[in-house]
Amino acid sequence: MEAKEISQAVVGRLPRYFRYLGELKDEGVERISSQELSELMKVTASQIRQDFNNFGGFGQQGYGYNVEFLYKEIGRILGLENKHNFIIIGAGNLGRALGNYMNFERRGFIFKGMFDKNPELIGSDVRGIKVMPMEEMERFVRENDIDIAILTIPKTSAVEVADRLVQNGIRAIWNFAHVDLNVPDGIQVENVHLSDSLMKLSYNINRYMKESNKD
Amino acid sequence: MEAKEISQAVVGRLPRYFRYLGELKDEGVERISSQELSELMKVTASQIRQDFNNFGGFGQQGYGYNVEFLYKEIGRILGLENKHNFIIIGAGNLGRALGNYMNFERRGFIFKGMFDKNPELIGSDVRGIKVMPMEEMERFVRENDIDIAILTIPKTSAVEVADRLVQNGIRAIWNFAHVDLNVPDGIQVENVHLSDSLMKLSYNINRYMKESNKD
DNA sequence: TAGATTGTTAATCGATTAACAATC
DNA sequence: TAGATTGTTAATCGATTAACAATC
Repeated sequence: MEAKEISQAVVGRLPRYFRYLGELKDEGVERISSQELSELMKVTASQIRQDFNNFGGFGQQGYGYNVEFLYKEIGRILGLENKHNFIIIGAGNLGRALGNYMNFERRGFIFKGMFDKNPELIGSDVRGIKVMPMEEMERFVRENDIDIAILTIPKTSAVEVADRLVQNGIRAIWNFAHVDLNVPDGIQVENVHLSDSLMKLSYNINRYMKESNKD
Repeated sequence: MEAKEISQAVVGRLPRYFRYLGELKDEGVERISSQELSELMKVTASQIRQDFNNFGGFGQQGYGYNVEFLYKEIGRILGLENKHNFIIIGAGNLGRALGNYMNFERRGFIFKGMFDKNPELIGSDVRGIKVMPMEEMERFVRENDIDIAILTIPKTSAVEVADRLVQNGIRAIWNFAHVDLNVPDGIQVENVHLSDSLMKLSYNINRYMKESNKD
């Protein structure tokens, strides 16, 4: 199955399709054409059909796509029917915010542990999960079938912690530290660099202000 | 100045350059060639030179780029020398995490106010900023020269709140709600869809596991 | 001056869009 | 069957990479 390599450009669009189809499903919409979906999502119908056809033919000529079927298929493609245990490293504000976010469980991501080096935070509680000291991280990862680690620690320690996680069999890192991690092939890293995102916003604000000041 | 339109692909890389150059500067590195930077950042030297040349010639043949100069120039291009007042809508875990994040001030983003509809949160304090009720948002935006609103509220209310912000002169929205906002031309929106990001990670984990199970 | 490295043009690659035959 | 809309091939567009003349 899924022989050819799918470009990350396509993968990056799948969650948005999934979101829109979920909403349509909840509204009771049964079928939708690429044309209708294109108007809703403000992308071309061509792109929608090309994207879906990377994974097989989900539609039917003359009919369009069945919303519920397509929703489920995209969920399956995204791997959301699988369960993945995760831990959070860094029990600061951001770490606790993510730990409290219930929707991840709905997608098969199961919150198993939380770690911090600050003794004052150790033993405190986030949704029933007690914060543990960093020294216990390796053992915990090995013994609890942990696939994903969420890094919400300062960049100074992120690289070293990532190495330790990799050595203990982590499969993926969701990295909120402002640093690029260097991991072996086959370990997935998804970066959320919030300050980069804010700088992009800054660029666009300032560019726009400059442009409207012209002529 | 800056006549031609810069693609968002280029803009999206600027913060990363800025980060690396800042680190080089802090390490006392004085000059760097596109070749050296390319090895460090794992992108092509060609791309680096093309990217910089979108904004003018910052280097010198036979020498390379002056790190401190280039760092400052990119900061200027990103608009980081300008001040922008921001407010946070939604005083939940994520909103408070962002409010507590000091580094934004360093980049010219100034935390001015925080709003929530939950009466229990109103009056509570994040870094000296008191949480105000939603009803005061419009007036506050108008009277305090607020450029940016950070939305950390559920998707059900995000669209309506965004409209109210736009009507009261907001320039940009940093949107953490899992919904696409529809704003007029000239209002900048930068989305941080965390669950989309996690689904991408999910796709890549599962694809990798499938592939290594093959043959 | 000779060597190094940029700035920039040209070539390539990949992603997006358009078009249309296949088919429900 | 006729109409609609997909699946897919071909055309276009834009972004990346390669090459090299300009120049410090």
